Parts: sequence; structure tokens; C-alpha cells
Amino acid sequence: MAITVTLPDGKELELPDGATGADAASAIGPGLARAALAVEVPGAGNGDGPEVRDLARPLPDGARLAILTDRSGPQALQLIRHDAAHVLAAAVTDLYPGVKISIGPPIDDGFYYDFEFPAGTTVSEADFPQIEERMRAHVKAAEPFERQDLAVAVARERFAADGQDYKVELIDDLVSAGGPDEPLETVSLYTNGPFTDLCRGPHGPSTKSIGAFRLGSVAGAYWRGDSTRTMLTRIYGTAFFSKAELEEHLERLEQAKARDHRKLGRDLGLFTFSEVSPGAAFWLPAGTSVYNALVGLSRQMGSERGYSEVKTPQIYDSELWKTSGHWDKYKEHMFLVESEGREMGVKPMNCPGHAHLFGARRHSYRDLPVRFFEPGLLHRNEPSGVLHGLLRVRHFAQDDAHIFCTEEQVEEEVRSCLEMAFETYALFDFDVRLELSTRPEQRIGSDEMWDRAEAKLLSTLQELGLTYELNPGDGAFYGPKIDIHMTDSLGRSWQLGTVQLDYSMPERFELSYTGADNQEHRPVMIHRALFGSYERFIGIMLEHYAGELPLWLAPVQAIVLPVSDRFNDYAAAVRDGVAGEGARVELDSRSESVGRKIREAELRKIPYMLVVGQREQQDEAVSVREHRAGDLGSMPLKEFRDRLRGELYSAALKPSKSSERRA
RNA sequence: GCCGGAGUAGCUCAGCUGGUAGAGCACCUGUCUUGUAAACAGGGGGUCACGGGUUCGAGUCCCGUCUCCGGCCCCA
Repeated sequence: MAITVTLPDGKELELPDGATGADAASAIGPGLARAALAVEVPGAGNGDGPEVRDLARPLPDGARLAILTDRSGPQALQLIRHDAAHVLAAAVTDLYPGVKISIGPPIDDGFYYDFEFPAGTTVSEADFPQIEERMRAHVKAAEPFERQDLAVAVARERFAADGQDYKVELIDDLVSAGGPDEPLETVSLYTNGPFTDLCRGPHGPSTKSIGAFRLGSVAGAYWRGDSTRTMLTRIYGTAFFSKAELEEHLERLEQAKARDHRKLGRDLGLFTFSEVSPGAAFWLPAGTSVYNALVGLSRQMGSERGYSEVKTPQIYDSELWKTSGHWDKYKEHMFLVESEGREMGVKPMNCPGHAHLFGARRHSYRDLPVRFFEPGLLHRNEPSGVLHGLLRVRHFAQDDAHIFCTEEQVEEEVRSCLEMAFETYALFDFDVRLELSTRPEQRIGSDEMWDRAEAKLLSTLQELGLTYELNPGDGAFYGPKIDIHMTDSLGRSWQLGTVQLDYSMPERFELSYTGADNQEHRPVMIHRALFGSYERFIGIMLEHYAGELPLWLAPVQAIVLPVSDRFNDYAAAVRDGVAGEGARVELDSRSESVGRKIREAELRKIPYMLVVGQREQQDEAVSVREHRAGDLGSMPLKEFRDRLRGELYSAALKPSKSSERRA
């Protein structure tokens, strides 16, 4: 008896019946046999993708297979990181008797394992050297990963006897997930050295494949992500095939720290934080300049697209929040104040104010859509533990707009919101991801309303041919939404823009417009923010540009640097001339060397440095140095002004309504 | 909010087992009059996050609070 398998190059390989992935690798060549980590075979059917399996498992006849080695990319890396997680658990169980293990998967750039340490034991990064040493011993010993398929009851008994409650719970859940129709008979266990774990696999042949690893940090994590359950101790680490790759990875992390917006904000003098108002930025003049440039862009793009700017109050009687539903669903995140016996709430969102404003006047169907824009200041009492630089604050402003329209206008409005969002992000070269978030458990409004709203968002996404991720249960309490996400310098994902469809608030505020039939009708409300919050957007943007803001956003666009204070008068004239082009320009008239002035201007990442001395004064010229590009040489002042005017104009973003729509 | 860690000058940090707080940069003053990434000299600046405790004596040890950092839960 023999089986035949097909290799990636199309060649067929004949192997004895019962041959394993390891046998296939040896049959191809001894080098591959040594390098092989696992084997990829077609999935078990039911539409799954290919399945990665241990080398030691028998191959199915007729399979098209691929042997994974250290050169197989992310899949192979994931495999050894999963291996490394088990080695971490082995080391920790060696060192901390009585520790309970839970789960330890590979993640994007590493792995983690969650433990419950015995009462009174805490683990910190100071313990890493010891744990890593133990891990190294296990890796060096080249302990094989051995799979064992055990009857459910046997496995359960084994973990129960060991006091491994989390594993017992996992087995019980696997059993109930299987259901009565397809009862689960066995579970797989993997053993490496002294350590055995409940694990679906696959794993590499032995711990030896883990070329280089490093523990990163320790953190708390709720068991099963549930804040009502035990807080476990999570140890993060990463692993690579070679020491060089690990070093490279650590180097990248180091560099990422240099573009952390919190550091850039301080170094560039944009904003600062203080204990006197946790979660609220203090914007310095330079930062305020950037902030205002973005608000200006919102205003300009909005007014070109039929938005009207409005202003609504900061503080409202609790009655308004009861009407909007925030009192029930959001109160704990609101700042409350009391005034003359009235309970008031500081607004965490603009929507109720805008709904009230819409309702304050009569509207005809001819007026719709009504689009209210307000870069409104919001306060949300976020839990202290979630605050994070500009990316998560308590005090911020959104580029918030609410569109009141007819049922028929919804798709067109959602579409133009998305198009406007993409035009906005294109200005910053942002590469964003979309998520469609559907009805959450905590919600208001009928199921029919949710059906309708979700269907409309879905159809618009499909019509525009946009790819998106589905995020079930993550909608706002009043409606489903399309969220726009971006990652920060360390790969953490943050939501920026959002487009939310809301049938509920118009109902609660009893909003209406007069239709062509002279009857009252209920408008639909669309909530949208494209930047999301200016704070978060600026944080992400700083990291995206590593602080090198494009000319139109730079707080100081040009700085004049006289070579000595004998030329301060000419330098002032240059400054005034350049300012005449509408540029933000400074003069550095200090009695310092030109070298120092240039160095400081470079560190401030100012786009243009204009060096002036004897020669320039004589010729009415400036010597232009461009940030990063270096010395561009001397040119007539007039020529520089023309150049700057052109760049400011083209960069001043004049997106027009007629600009091509993005497909 | 939860788990762990940290808080010394504006910034980056030093300060061993408790014995009266230090460096570089930044800032101020003076000299230099500077040509494409740091001139030279001098000077000011810290209730060592805050509050309690132990001690003859606390930046250092203990407790509490606040803030920040890394995650978790949550979120724009």
C-alpha cells in the first residue's frame, strides 16, 4: 500500500501508507528534513483554508502538501511563537509550583501566556532573567513536542487532579460547544519536557526551532476577557528564528518609541499634560496652530458639501439626557453638576444638542438634508486606566456632524460621508480599515429598526465596493455604525472616524418634517465624524509623520536665520515678506552661531530655513535650506516667495465638490 | 475600574547597605559677530509626586492617595 501526495511544484511523491509529514520531508531531501517545522495540508473540508499539522502526523492520501520551514514566513513564525509560549509555561511551572496555567497563543509580533500565580506571589519584569534562563535551558535541550489524543474524561481528570481549573473549564466548554449531535470524544495534549498543555496544536518538532526569544512585559488580563472574572498575569514575549531578526525587531521597537506622539508633542512643544486635569491636553501655541489647521480643514470641506456650522451648549438638564437615552446607558461616563437643585450633565456627545436644535424649528422636506456641523468640545469621564496620551482623553473635540434626512436620502448621505472620509484621509496618506459594527446588547429601538439600519449601511459598503471587517455587537446604543480605524506607531489599533445610522433619537426627540403630502414625517439621523476626535487624529498623525508635519500643517513653516546680528534688519524684512505670502514665519535674531540656529530649527522640524548674511542682503536673496533635504543654495527672495506661495496654495487643500469620486 | 511597574531640576538620568541632593542638555547674564546640525565663561533653578508612619536622622524603609507607563476591560 502506498499514498501519493502532491508537492507545491506539482510533482507527485509516493510514500508508504501511514507516512508522516516528516517522512515526506526526508523523502524530498535531508536538508528539508532538518529544516522542516510542520506540514500544510488541505483543510478537513467544510470550506476551511489549509491546515498546518505536526510533522509527526500521518498524511492523507492524495493531499497537496507544503512543508513549512523557517523560510515559510508568518505561518512559520507563528508556529515557533506558539512553541515559545509553551516553553514559557514550562519555565514558569518549573519556577513557581502551584501556578495555574490558562492559555498562551501566538499574536501579531510575539506570544503571551496567562497564569494565575499562587496567592501572594507577583511576577514582574525583574523576574524575567530567571524565567528566560530557564526557557533557554528548555530550548537548548531540544525537547520534542509530543502530541497525545486523550479521551475527554481522562484529560479532564488529569487536569483536575493537577488543580488546573482553567484547563478543566476549557475542556468542559469544548464539550458543550460540540453539542449532543457531535459529541467530542478526545482532546489533544502536547508535552514538551516536563510540561503538558491542553492544546489544539500544531507545534514544531522540538523546542530547538525557537532560534531566539525575549520576554517583553507583564500585564494583567481578565480570564476569558471578562472583567467580572479573575485577573490573570499575562507575560508577553516574542520569538524569531535568528538572533539577528530578534535584534532587528527590538531595534524597530526602539525606533517606534522615538515617534511616540507623547514624546513628539513634548519635544516639538505642541501640548503637555498635567496632574491637575488628568486626561486633558494643554495645547501650547504650536499645537494649537496644528489643531486649528485641522478644524479649518473640517470647516472648509464641510461648507463645500452643504454642512452648516452650529454651536450648542456644554451643559444640559438631565431631562435632555433622559430623552436621548444617555441617562440610562451612558451616565457613568458623564461629568455631572448640580445647579440650584437641578441635575445637569456636561455633554459627552453633541447629538442630543443637535437633535434639540433641529426640533427647535419647523422643517420642510425641501430643506432636507439638514447637516449640522460642530467641532464640539466634549467631556467623557473615562476610567483612569484607559487614558493614553492624546489617543484616549477625557476632554476632546470631535469634527462632529449630524445629518437629518428622509429615509430615501440615507444611502446617498452615508455614501457621501464615506467619500468625504476617504478624501480626508487621502490628504494625510492614511491607510485606514473599515469596520461595520452591528447592534449591541445594550441598545434602544426595535429590532425592525436595527434590521433596516444595518441593511442600509451594508448595502452602501457593498455598493462602494469597500472591504470591511464585521464587528458584531459593537454598534452605538442607538444605531449601527461604520468605523474607520488606523494603527499607532506600536501597531495598536484606534478608531478615528465613524458614520452611524440612527432611527432612534429622532423618535425620542419626536423630530419631524413636513412632507410633500403635507403630513408630518420622522427624519433619519446620521451621526458622523471623520477625524474622529481632533486629539486622537493629531496623535495618530504625529506618529504617522514621525513629527515631520507637511508644510500646510507645520506650526512654523519657515524661519529666517541671520548669520550675525548685523543682518537682523534685512532678516526682519525677509520675514515680513514671507509672512506676506500668508506663511507662518519666525525670525531667529539671537546672537548665536548659524550652526546652532540651524540645528535647533532642524530639531523643530521647520520645513524651510532661510539663511541670510552679507551676500543675501546685497542681492535681495535668501539661502534656502529645506528640512531633511539640506542646503538648496541661494535664490532671489522673490523666487522663494513664489515657490512658497505655490506650495502653500497646492497644499492648502482646496478639495472641490467636483473632484473625482473614489470608487 | 482591574493587574503589574514607575514618579529626583523644563528634558534625559545618577544618587551603593538610611547620614544634610548631582551631571548633561535646556534657561538667564556676559563675551564672541558667527555661512548650513551644538562658540566660550559665569549664574539661577529641586518641600526628591502628595500625605502619614518607623528612626537620633528618610530621596532611600513601611502604609495610604494622586499621576504616569505596559496591558486587560471599555472607547473617538
